[in-house]
Amino acid sequence: MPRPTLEQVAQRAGVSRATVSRVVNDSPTVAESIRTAVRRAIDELGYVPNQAARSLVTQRTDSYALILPESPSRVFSDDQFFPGIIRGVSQELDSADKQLVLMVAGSQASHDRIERYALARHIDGVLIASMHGADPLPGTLARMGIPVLCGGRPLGQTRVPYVEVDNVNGGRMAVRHLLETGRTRIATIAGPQDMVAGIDRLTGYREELRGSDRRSIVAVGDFTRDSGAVAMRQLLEDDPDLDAVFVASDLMAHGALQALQAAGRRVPDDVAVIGFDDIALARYTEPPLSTVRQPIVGQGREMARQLLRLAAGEAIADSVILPTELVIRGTT
Amino acid sequence: MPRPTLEQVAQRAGVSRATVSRVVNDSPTVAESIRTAVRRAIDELGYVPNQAARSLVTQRTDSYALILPESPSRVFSDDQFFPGIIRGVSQELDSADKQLVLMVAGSQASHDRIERYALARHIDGVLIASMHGADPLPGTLARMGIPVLCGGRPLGQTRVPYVEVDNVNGGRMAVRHLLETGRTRIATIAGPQDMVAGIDRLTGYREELRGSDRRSIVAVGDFTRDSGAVAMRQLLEDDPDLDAVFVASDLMAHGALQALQAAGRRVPDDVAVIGFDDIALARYTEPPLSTVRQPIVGQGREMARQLLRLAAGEAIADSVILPTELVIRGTT
DNA sequence: CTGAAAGCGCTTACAG
DNA sequence: CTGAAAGCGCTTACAG
Repeated sequence: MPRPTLEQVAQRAGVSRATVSRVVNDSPTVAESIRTAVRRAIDELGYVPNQAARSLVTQRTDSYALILPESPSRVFSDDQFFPGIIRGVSQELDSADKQLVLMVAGSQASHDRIERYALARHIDGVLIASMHGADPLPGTLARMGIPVLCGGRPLGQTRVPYVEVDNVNGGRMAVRHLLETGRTRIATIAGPQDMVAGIDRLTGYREELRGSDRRSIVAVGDFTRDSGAVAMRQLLEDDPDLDAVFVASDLMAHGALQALQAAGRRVPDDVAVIGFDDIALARYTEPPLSTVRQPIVGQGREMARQLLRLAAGEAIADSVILPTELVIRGTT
Repeated sequence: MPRPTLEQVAQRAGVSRATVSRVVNDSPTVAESIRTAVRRAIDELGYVPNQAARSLVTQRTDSYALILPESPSRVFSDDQFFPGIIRGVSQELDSADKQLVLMVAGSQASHDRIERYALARHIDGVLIASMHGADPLPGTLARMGIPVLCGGRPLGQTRVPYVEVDNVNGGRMAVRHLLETGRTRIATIAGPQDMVAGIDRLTGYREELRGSDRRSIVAVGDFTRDSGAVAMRQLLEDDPDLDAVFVASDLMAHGALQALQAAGRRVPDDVAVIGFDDIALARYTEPPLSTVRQPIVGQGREMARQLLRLAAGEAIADSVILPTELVIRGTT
């Protein structure tokens, strides 16, 4: 049973294909009576436009890519950052009736494949989040005239609009709270230093500490739980008397928490812990994790909103910064 | 800068469009020298085929849908089942150079929209997982001639091929182990009874218990952590002396674990717990969770493999059942 | 407000 | 082995 075409709808309604096309695309210049007749024919036949044929002439595909330059095992792990971003993006795209194309690019090969795909104009616009280093991709695509928007400030001199979360202030709030509650040896487990979230949260830690007379004690992880545990053990070795740690992600904080307890430290009595993210897990650690909440789903939504505006030819802000918020639970 | 077309490649290589098309599609009937010349022209121009134009004539899109009839907040939550399936499916599709279209259909409206989308032949085949009740969707699509494959045995009389995990035996193994280690009052927290995974795991529990002289003690959750905690409290009220519980998902088991501890029960001394899934979290609960491992990513991969065969016109098995495995950790 | 016609960029019998 | 030509199903100036 082949699907009905515009042609068949036109015949049934007794009009031309052009008129059916106008009705389908909500053109205002169609007489009401004809519009009704065409609508009925569409319903009776169960007509749905062929997207390929439409794309061929409009040069648009009505689909947008979300590129995550990470390995699939990372994106589809228990790190709640990725599903949060995906969810926010797909919410906005759905309600604009646009298709989301998710591209996970762990290797250089897949990275290249995605660039070719985008350049081939299979998509109307591109969102890139979780970038590492000074990724040339956003700049390359933007220069070819493809609407591009980044999740997180791009490193390097790329000038592409972005939606960011206030990482620096998040770090500052966490450290300030630790200082105010009398902690004196405040360490940090930073995120990867090739990612802006890793860099900026460490900056916030450093800036806030600089105002006090405390020295900084730093270890670096890669946002995974295991790396948090490893870093925590290292910090305890570096300074067995530390009494607080600001951890740049909740998953790393979970690892750190377990490393602390394995080392016989009581939390929060001996050591206070503050994470970053406020994923669901934070409410279920033992004790529940104090953390800096960032609006992950909200960032995804805002990214999609801005990109849709950009693709529609509207002027948008160079950057949107979403606020972070300190959430106090049981580890401080 | 408009993208180059077949026409331009043909001109540059001094051949017809048909010949370029043959080279692009690896037709064997092209002279080697011409093939080389065309390849060079393609490289020089950076030619990439226009997928819309190609689809229009081939009537294929080279993309496949994965339909998850769940709300987005469920799919993109910390339930590791969904990312696992997505990851497996996208691995196989990627390596076959097919595009994955992810469709999350929480509401009836989105469910209908997806049906229309599929019927409009925007995709070459459909995968459906996490079905509730006797969903008519697989049958409807299959009857229209669209290749369909289900993740999990479809309920009702739908006859569509599926890839399933051995839920019944998983439940049996868990209960058998509890019996063998001397537990006498073995309860279960079942999954939702409109889903085959919920039904079959409960069946396994019942079947294994039937062989003993123990009676069954049942509560039902919906696979979320909170529902596990609620069900556990209810079970403790029903039978304060229970000494073991088989929980139909790890996330529910996590909730149950916390409810048990909040009620002053020691695990595993007072009460043994076995979950189902073996998600990453299982290694990080306190104590680490004994569980029935199901190959989630493997199920996704197998689903995609079977669907690709089906879409290629090959004959495939009515069903593939993947084995489950008992993993003993600290809660038994 | 409506229709005839051109054209989007490909693939694929059909000849040769 | 290669090319001329038809056609996939739409949209959109252009006339009227």
